[in-house]
Amino acid sequence: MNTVKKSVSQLKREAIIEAAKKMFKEQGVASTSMDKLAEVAQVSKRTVYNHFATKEALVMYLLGEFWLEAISFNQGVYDPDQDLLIQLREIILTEIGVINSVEHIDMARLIIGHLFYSCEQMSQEIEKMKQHETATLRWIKAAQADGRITVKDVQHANQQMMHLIKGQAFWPQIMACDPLLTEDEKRHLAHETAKMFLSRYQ
Amino acid sequence: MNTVKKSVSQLKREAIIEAAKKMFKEQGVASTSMDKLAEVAQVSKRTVYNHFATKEALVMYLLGEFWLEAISFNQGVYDPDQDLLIQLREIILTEIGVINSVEHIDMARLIIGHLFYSCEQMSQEIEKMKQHETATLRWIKAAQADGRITVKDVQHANQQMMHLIKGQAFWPQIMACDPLLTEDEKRHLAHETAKMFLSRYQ
DNA sequence: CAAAGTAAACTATATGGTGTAGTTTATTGT
DNA sequence: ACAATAAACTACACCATATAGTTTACTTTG
Repeated sequence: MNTVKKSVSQLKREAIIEAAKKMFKEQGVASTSMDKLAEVAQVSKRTVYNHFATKEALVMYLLGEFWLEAISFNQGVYDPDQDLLIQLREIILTEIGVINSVEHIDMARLIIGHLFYSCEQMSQEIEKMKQHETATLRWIKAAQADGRITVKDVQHANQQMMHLIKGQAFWPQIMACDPLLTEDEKRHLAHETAKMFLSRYQ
Repeated sequence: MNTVKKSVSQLKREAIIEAAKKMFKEQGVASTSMDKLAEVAQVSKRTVYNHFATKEALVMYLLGEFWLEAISFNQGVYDPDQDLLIQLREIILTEIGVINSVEHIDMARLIIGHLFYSCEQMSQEIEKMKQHETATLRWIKAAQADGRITVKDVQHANQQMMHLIKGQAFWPQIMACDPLLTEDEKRHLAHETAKMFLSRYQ
């Protein structure tokens, strides 16, 4: 019933947003003209400008949208009684699930494509992203506090882990448009990463 | 003497190339107009077009240029009599030297900025780059053949190492315009990476 | 003098954004 | 149930600006 009730205006707006997501992702913001956008959304150009004052406003709206979709806090808790490999593997797998999701990759591509030459803003966005790589960090700290792993620089160790993950589950998708990982690939990556990490720090 | 003798035409050409390198790197190809380029190079626009038929031709020339500069094959040889950590660290350090050089980062930024939305071409360029990550691979194979490390999937292990390196010596410079690593940072990264690798596979 | 450079105007096209006049849709008072 | 009204949509012309590339008429230089 909620789906039927949408006003025309609401529908148009959604069409615009969908079209923008699609075009911006595929061709980038700069090479997507507002005319083309309106055409894809099957909406008059004027309507686009009725909903979003400028192109930049549309882009900014999308950035906000994507953040909401992409950022799911994952809570992985350290368990002193369970095998380290098993629980780390699980935590990593969840992290991969976030990083390697359509939403996250789409958002990252939008941001990178749009801000590639604006180092300042890009750095900020990257900071934002990094603040969500916190589940693994907490786990490392907990395991460290429990004395089951020995890490000198906790931040650095966490970064190493993230690099191992992103090298396979993020950068190839961002740069070469590689397909998302299959569940098997995710599990394998989680396993290998956990093993490497523990080999070093356990 | 070589520096004095250059013809005016040659000088102009170089000025154009320098300006293009600079502008393309800083603002990207798309946002650098040929007018602006000529202005920066302190050369008339027509002269630019005398040397390069189109903007794309200029870009392509630069891509070639950068490849020549950036690609130095590094030969690191496995030594059966030396400590593994010491020699691996050395090889990694050389690899970092290549990846984290101005030339390599500049080239990568040019390519990525220009081809970000052309997945096909981008993939090709990435392939090219990867074919030069061969020194570490050779070393791993040799050490493996010598029985001093135990790696099931050699390619994958090499990738893991590269991810650890690039996570710190490539992506931050590409994306957030972080400064190049200092010699100390390079050594530290090489050490940490080698340690992690050997912890896992020795 | 011939090759190369220069400034400046010019062409053709694309694009972000606006203005207008007319049409559709939803709401509301009777 | 229905006409009136406001809001939103459409088509389309229009403006200002930008940009790749060309042409021209003139100058510099080896």
